[in-house]
Amino acid sequence: MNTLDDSTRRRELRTAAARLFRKVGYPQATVRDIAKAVGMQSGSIFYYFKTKEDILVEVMNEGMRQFIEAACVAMDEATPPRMKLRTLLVRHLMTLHSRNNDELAVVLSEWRSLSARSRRHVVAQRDEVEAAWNRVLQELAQAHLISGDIAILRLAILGAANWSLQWYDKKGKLSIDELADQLLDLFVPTPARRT
Amino acid sequence: MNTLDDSTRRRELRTAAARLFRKVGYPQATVRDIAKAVGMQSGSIFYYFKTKEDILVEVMNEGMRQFIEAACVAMDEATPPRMKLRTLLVRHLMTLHSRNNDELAVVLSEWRSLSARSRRHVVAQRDEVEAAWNRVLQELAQAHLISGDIAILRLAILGAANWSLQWYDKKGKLSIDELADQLLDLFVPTPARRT
Amino acid sequence: MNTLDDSTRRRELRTAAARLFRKVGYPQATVRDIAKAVGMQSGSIFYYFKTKEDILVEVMNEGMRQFIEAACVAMDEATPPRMKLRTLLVRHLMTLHSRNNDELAVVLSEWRSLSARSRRHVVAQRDEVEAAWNRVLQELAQAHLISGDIAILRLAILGAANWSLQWYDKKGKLSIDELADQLLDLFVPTPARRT
Amino acid sequence: MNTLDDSTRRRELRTAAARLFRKVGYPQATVRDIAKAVGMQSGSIFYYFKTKEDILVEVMNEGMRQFIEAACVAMDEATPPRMKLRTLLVRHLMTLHSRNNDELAVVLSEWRSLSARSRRHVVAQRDEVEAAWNRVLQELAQAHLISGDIAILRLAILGAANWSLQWYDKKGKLSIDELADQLLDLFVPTPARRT
DNA sequence: AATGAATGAGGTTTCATTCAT
DNA sequence: CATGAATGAAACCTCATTCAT
Repeated sequence: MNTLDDSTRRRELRTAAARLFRKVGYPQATVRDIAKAVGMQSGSIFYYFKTKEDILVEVMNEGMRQFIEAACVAMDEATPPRMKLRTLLVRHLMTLHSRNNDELAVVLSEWRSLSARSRRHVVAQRDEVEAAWNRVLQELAQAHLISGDIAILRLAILGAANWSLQWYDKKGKLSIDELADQLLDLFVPTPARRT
Repeated sequence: MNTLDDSTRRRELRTAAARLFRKVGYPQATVRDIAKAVGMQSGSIFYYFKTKEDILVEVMNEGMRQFIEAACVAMDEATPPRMKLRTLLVRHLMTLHSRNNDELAVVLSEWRSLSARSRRHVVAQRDEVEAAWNRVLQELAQAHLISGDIAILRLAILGAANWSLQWYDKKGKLSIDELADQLLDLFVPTPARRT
Repeated sequence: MNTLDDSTRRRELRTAAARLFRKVGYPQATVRDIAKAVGMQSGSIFYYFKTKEDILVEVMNEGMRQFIEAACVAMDEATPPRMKLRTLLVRHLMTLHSRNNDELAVVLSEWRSLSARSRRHVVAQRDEVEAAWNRVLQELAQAHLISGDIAILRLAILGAANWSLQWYDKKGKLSIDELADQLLDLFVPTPARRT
Repeated sequence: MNTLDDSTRRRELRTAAARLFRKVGYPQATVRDIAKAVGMQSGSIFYYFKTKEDILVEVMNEGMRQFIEAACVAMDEATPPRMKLRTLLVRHLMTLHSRNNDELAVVLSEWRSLSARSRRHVVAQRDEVEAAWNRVLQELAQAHLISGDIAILRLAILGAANWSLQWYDKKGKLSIDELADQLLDLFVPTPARRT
């Protein structure tokens, strides 16, 4: 987002790092591994990033950028609120499970490895996302499609969605769209289901 | 599972390790840290555990044992299924957030650090838990209290519940029971709510 | 001086480090070199010292301790002041050039490698030494054996003495005592020399 | 000595390097630092100098050139010897403490970082300086203004003078001329002082 | 004349682990 | 049971140096 130096090589490194961080975890991913993934010597990494943690920070910033982008998509005022939530869910799940987009997954699993300073930044970005979800949920509440505490509902939906990281198999028979629909039916039941 | 040597000291170590693993993560928790937490020298740990990973394995076994225990509580046949699910949820959340029970939290966050061999063992235990949840969900389906894919529902409920690790504050105003009720209302709406 | 853990091994390390620091300089002396000098692996050093700089700090503390000890030797009140200065000089030069006492030489040449924090400590100790020299020089001034600015005189004497590090050869024909006498004659000429 | 390629840029680099070497020491001064000080990239330095040590060699050659120049100033035969020594001292101290002349200071503190080969060269130049000082001291001895070993006297004077690097403050109230006079009074007392 | 990307050797440091006591 | 000394592999990181452009 605000990365001044977003050269190709830097991006390559970030992407490779994200994949590794996701696969084996930030502490277990060595700088050598990352370098090898882009065909570099380990020392060369530090031409692009001052420290290993800086790579994580950049990965997380990008992950959060995607998160926000997925949440803040401009939605036609006329779109019915349930449809808006569906779009939100689909986009979120898409980003989470799309190939070559490991950054968001890293955001969800590696925030503990961030220094306090960087953590604050990530938290601030997370708040942006929450706000977007809250807006849509509020519309749903006004339309009497949901009831109860909106905050809890948001956390439940995101929890259920993010947990899919642990089990969802892209090669399985359940498509992202279907998964989104199932979750949507769960959290915002249609009148049809009630009878 | 029922460890041969379950001496007091060993249990102390496991508990201290669990707390550390939860707090800073398994890779970042050093053997020295664990030892210091129980007033030992780092070398002494290896009298009790052959490797650092063995500690993690033991922590996870205990975590899984608690998970299973919470799930497999013998329930009176006569208990209404919705009540059964509530009990399941409350027990799970209780275990997850109770003080001095960091093992279950570790199970949820550190399985990546397990060797393939140990992972298989943990997965087998997880299946036991799933079976218990499935049984209750099936009863709910038969009573037409829920509809849709039971597996997805189970994953959604557990996802929402486990995600509470990221945000639930024991010192906040929301009690575990209230949280469980809110989640229950979400996933198994009562007729009352429908009108 | 105030080192809590002054074990044999630790002292060995300090001594070996001092020799190396003196010979090749602190930045050029690698931890590996120091370890090899006492028959250790480089990693083992950090069982005794937290960082490489901590070794330097310890070396300098010891060097300063020797410096102070040489300066603060209790001198009989009755000793004539010129004799006192001679003792000071001899002890200082002895310490500076004695075999297996590289610490003081390191103090004089490596203070630049100290962190600001440690530097303050060393400077404080240096002030102690200056005070001792000043006391003696004051006595000489009161006896009209010297004149002029005492601070400048002290700096000149110490400069001349310390500079001997650059050229004095222990194996040469000039003994430490003779060197001390020559310097003394220079800075505190005897009446005999004046005629 | 008279470098073939003494371009402006090269001189800029040498000057910047000298300042850095003096301030933080040769080993701690990185090629990047030097380059940045003249607004270059680190790689560009190697267009002007083959190695980092070559920069040091050039700095020291220049430092020695200044040292020799200060010492070998043509002095009128008729000048009284004490005045000659004063001139020598003043010029030496001036060079040592003048702004933008860090080369001489580097000569005094960084000879350890020179390779054996370059060191020999510097030592040869130093001998030239010593010869100049010896000539003047000899004249003083012949005029019975000093006594004792001339070599020791020379080393003492230079030691005292060079030590001023450690404490002399250009912004303080003591001028270079006053310092020179005080040292001169110390080493070549005037008849006035004797009474 | 200068750059910017990259190297690779080597530096300090960490840490699970061993073992004699 | 437990320690404390030590290991050694491997981690992150630095930096003089190279070279195509």
